[in-house]
Formats: sequence, C-alpha cells, structure tokens
Amino acid sequence: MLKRSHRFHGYGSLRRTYSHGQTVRGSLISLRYGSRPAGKPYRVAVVVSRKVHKSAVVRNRIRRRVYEWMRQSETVPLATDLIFTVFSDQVATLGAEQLNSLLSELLTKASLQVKKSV
RNA sequence: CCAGAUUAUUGGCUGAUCGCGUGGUGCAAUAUACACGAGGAAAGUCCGGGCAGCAAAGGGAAGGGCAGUCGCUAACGGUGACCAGGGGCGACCCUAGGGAAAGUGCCACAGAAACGAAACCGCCAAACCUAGUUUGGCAAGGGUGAAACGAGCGGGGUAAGAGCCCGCAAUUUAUAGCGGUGACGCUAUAGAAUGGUAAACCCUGCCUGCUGCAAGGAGAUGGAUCCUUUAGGCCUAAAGCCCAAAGUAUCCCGCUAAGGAUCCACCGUAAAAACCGCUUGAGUCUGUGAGCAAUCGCAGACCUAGAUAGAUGAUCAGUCUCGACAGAACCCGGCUUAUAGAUAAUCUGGCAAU
RNA sequence: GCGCGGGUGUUGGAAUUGGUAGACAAGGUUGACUUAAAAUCAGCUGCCCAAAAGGCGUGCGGGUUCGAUUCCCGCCCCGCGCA
Repeated sequence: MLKRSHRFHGYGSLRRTYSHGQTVRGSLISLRYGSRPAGKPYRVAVVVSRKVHKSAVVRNRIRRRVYEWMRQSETVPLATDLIFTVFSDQVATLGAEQLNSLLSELLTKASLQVKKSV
C-alpha cells in the first residue's frame, strides 16, 4: 500500500483526471493519466470492476499487487495523476516478471507522451 | 477391521527486511520507537432485535406474518425436549403438524354422474308387437378417471340388492376413570356417517405502525416586521360554539398548537469521504452451580479492526500433513448457502477373535 | 451498504379463478418462381432418438396439488434506484 499522500482523496480530482487526462492501453490494464501542479507528489488509483471477477478477495489481490509494484518502482515522475483500470482477472495470477514488464511498458509509453505534449 | 449415524473442534507455522491502517506517547509534524490489526461463514440480505427519525406511538379497521405441546430467549419464521404421522434392520432422520363437522369456490380431459343428485353396461320384476322394446325397482358388480358418493370382513335378508339389519374390526365425536404441566396415551360407555383441496377465499388463536447508519445529529445563533390560524354559519355586536383547512408518511377515531416569508446583526461559504453516530457489547475466556437440554445464575480475568477511493501486501530463508471456501463498513441473535483436508467424542449394524 | 424489479425455443415477446406450453413477429432452413439473386408464395423449425413411439423441457433444486410458467421455500444470474 502507498502512503496517504500518494493516493486520491475525494471524487473531484478523479473526475478531473478522467475528463482531462490521456489514455494508454495495455493488454490487461489501461492507464489514464494527467499532470498536477509542479512540486506536488504523484497520486495513484487502481480500479477493479466487479465484472473483472466476482470474488472480493481476487479483486483485492489485483489492487494490492499494482499498488505494491508502484511502491517499489522509482521511475514515476513527480506531479502526475495515474488511474490504472484493470479489465482482466489474469492480473491476479500473472507472474511477477510479466506484471513488471506490463506496467513499466505502460509507464514508459505515458511518460514519452507527456514529454511530447509539454 | 468394514459400513454408517449424530455432535463438536480446527482451517499452516517460524524468523528477517521493506511497506500500510488505528491507538496512545509527543508543543507539533509527513519523524522515532511501541501495541493491536478480518471470518466461521465477514457472503446471501432470508428472519428477529438494539439504535435513530417520523410531535407522541394511543384505540379501531384494513393489510401482512405465524400455526402440534411445554419450555428457552431482548426477540424471532430461531432453538431444546417431548407428542402424533411417515422413512430406515438400527443408531437416527423427515414433516407449512390448527379448522374441510361455519360458509363460499374449484375438481380440466374422460365418464351416465365430480358432490346435488343421478344411472351407460348391468341385476331384478311386470307388460307387450317376445333374437327384443317399454315402464318400474336396485346401486352389489363392470367401465371412465388422480378421485365415483365413501366404514372393511362375515352372516342374515330380498324379486334383485344395499349399514337395510346383526356380529367383529377400523375411523371419528362426546362423557367418565387412570397417567402426564400439556400435546397426548390407555381403558370403559354412549353415539355418528364425514370425497379431495385452506402453499384457494376464508374461520379460529397469537404477533404486527413506517422507514432504515446513504437512519440521524452537530456544524446556523439572536431580534424585528408581515402573512396564515381565515372564510362560512349561530349572534345586534363581542366572547363563545359549530364546520372547513394543516400535522399525525394506508384509512377512521382521537390527539396537537403552531407554521411560513422578508429584513437586520452574528456566524462564515453551504453542507461532510473529512466531526459525531463508530465500536465496551444481549461482549470474550476460565472456573463453578441449576436444568434431560436449549439456556440461566455466580466468581475471576481480559479489551480483541473501526477505515472513508477505503488498511493484511512484497521479497528472502526454514519447516510440515504443502494449506479449502473466502475480505469487516452501525452492532448483535439466528437461518441458508460455499468449504481441501485434519482431529475428537458418543452410538448403530456386520465380520473376526476372546 | 440499504431497498426494489425481472429470468419462457436462436431473438423480441404471448399464455392467470392452476387444466394440451410456446400465440404473434423476426431469424434460420427446404421447395416453387428466376439464367442467377432479391422480393413473393408454400412447408418445416425447443432438446434426446436414424425414425416412430416415448421421455425431457418456462434460470437451478425441492415442496403443495390428480395436475405448476402460474402457489410456497431455498439458491444462481441480470438490471434499476437511494448521498
């Protein structure tokens, strides 16, 4: 789990990211991201719908795996909002290396596009 | 040993590093060290209660629910013991288990006829135009159907038959006696003739207001003016009475006296994911007493999630029997459903040995 | 979290005092018409079975009843509302 400052609080900032952010699609997870005012820490949310899997245990596992990967990786730029939307229950049983490659690919795509737009 | 029945318990463990939630420590903090951190079903939301709001939660009706008896419980549609009926060789299991003798409805097709009575084949008698027809009697036999008029067997009886009569047995009602708190059981006596269906309407008895923590509270306090409480009727007028209108979240009775708008001052930005409700509670564990049991009493010890985009994860090492179903969101008591395996206790049947 | 509504052939959708499940429409398919296709007309169309007979079929599993899409109970799935 991430620190409180690296998580979203309330609906307003989430709605802002959804409406103004850009999307990068992966094979199992898609990432929607937006920029924050400079100097503020990054924030992460993970969305796992009930349609992904019925069991709350499996959904919790997916969410915690993504959060844990974000905590351990040091490659995230400052001042960004990230929303991971999972749409497959394979994320729960995926190998650690595959999950690593999947998520880092998403982030590199996203950070490249951010540099272009800025 | 094999095959079962019932009840109960358990639901990987140990260490290290990084990380998260809450608490308290602290002047304070994003810091330091410490403590605690999902379940037996947390699930389904099927019942019941606490708690909260609807002014209060009063009476009646309607509506809804329940249904053997006696208990347990805060309460229940839950549960314990027992009774009756059914199933099993047995341990034991199953049952929406009040009333069809208050009334109404329904019983398709087939069948003569589906509950009020009737008669297709048939049996019997009489008459006649005598291979048969008509009229009358019968309801035992056949046929139809899930069900056929509704008490079986034997005897008598008759033209033929029939509870038409008698004996025995069954059902059921009432009374009496005995046993039981009771449902009920046993015995005796006296009657009765009753198709099924109440998870059809209904009757009887008992229970029941509605909404749900997204309830709700606090955060927003004080003053002035105006409007409605009138209109209408009784009365010369006032007072008073009647009636209408408002609230009581289905209706009636009954009850209630207040409600709204504008402006000024204060508050400070608009109403909360952020504060309270929120976790100490019909609490957990141990011992002991009462009771067949459910359960209750007494004593001691303990505090054991409380979040708000929502805390249990990652990596490494060791170990075993290699780990099922599965994630709290106001809280409890049940029910139902999911659950790899492991363990314990009591009991039944069979085989073998003694 | 709390509260509601629904589930019938391949699809939409009928069928209620409980009495032959699948009306009607779309789709599919066979035949006719055509050089060919479309349109049109006629037939078939839930599943098991070579066919008949028979059996099973209203989300699933039980129950009440002579008989259940319908009444009752327990599950599964889908959808909606409430700040």
